[in-house]
Amino acid sequence: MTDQQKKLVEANLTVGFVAKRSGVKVSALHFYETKGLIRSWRNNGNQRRYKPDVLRRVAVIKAAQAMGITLEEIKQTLATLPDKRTPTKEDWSALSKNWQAQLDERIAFMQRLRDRVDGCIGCGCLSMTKCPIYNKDDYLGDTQSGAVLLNNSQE
Amino acid sequence: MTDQQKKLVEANLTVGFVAKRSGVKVSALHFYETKGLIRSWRNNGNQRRYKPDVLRRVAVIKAAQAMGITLEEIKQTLATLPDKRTPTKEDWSALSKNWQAQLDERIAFMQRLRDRVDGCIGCGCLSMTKCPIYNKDDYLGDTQSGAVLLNNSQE
DNA sequence: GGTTGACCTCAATCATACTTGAGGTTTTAT
DNA sequence: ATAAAACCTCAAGTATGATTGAGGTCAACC
Repeated sequence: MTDQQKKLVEANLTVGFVAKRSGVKVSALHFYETKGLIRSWRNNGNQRRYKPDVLRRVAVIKAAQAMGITLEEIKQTLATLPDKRTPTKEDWSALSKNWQAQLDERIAFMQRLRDRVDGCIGCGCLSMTKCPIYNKDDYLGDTQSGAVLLNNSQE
Repeated sequence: MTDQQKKLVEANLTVGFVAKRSGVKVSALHFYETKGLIRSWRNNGNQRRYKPDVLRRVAVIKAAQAMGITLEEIKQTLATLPDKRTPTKEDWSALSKNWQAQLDERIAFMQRLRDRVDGCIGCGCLSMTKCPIYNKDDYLGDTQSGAVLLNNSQE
């Protein structure tokens, strides 16, 4: 068993170790803690110690961020994990499904967007009086003030 | 012809009109101008006036932002538009293709990410000694320090 | 010709997501 | 036992993408 594996099994991870292993800086771990995304306890000398599952949490945080999800939203979702016990396979699985659904939505949004970009921005209608970009009337109805390309999806 | 259409054809758009039509605030238009994303000239009273194609530019800016592209990158791409003449259908079309390619990349990235999330975060390997999240060795090679889930794509 | 709305500049503020640095303590290794 | 490495807190700084407000000017309408 390597030193690192020993550390993992002994299950009292230092902030430096977690930082290296998860690929985020110590300062980011502090930051996530102040924001309530991860937790630690302190040893006698006031230094942070982590349970190994913090690594999974950080991996999830990074994956979610790469999907364009804000820390606040991530916090909300992580809050659905059990508080008292270490999350199980099923807990993480449920969470994963949640992310997947969001990702599917985002992908669909992007695809709609791509089609829209193709159909509208790439179109030839620079004629001022016909292009939906310039003319709200045949595009978004009269409640809006025109050329609002995106607001009928999420965001 | 409506008043708005008249305004468009006369082609001296005020900042307020552009704001309403494009769905962004006047302050955002000022901001885009300081960042070099749009342009205006001034009338005798020092007020901004815009050419109608600014509406298309703003629509493009918003669409690109929704794709997750930064203003800086958008600026770079808009810079490929002709400087002297009003952009033609072909100019916008080329730009659109550029966005489309980026969007396709991002969608692909998201899909890879979703698969990864599914396969890894949702997996059952909480065993510390086997999971790629906890164990770099069989996952990313030895140059990195493990659990870096995403860095082998863009970003 | 005056009032109202639209416009001007510039500095400050906001939100998100962190990083950096100062000044000091703890842990680890020799 | 001591020096280096790692850790601590807290305030300030950075970047992006804007918004808000103060103080003042310009334009449109009656």
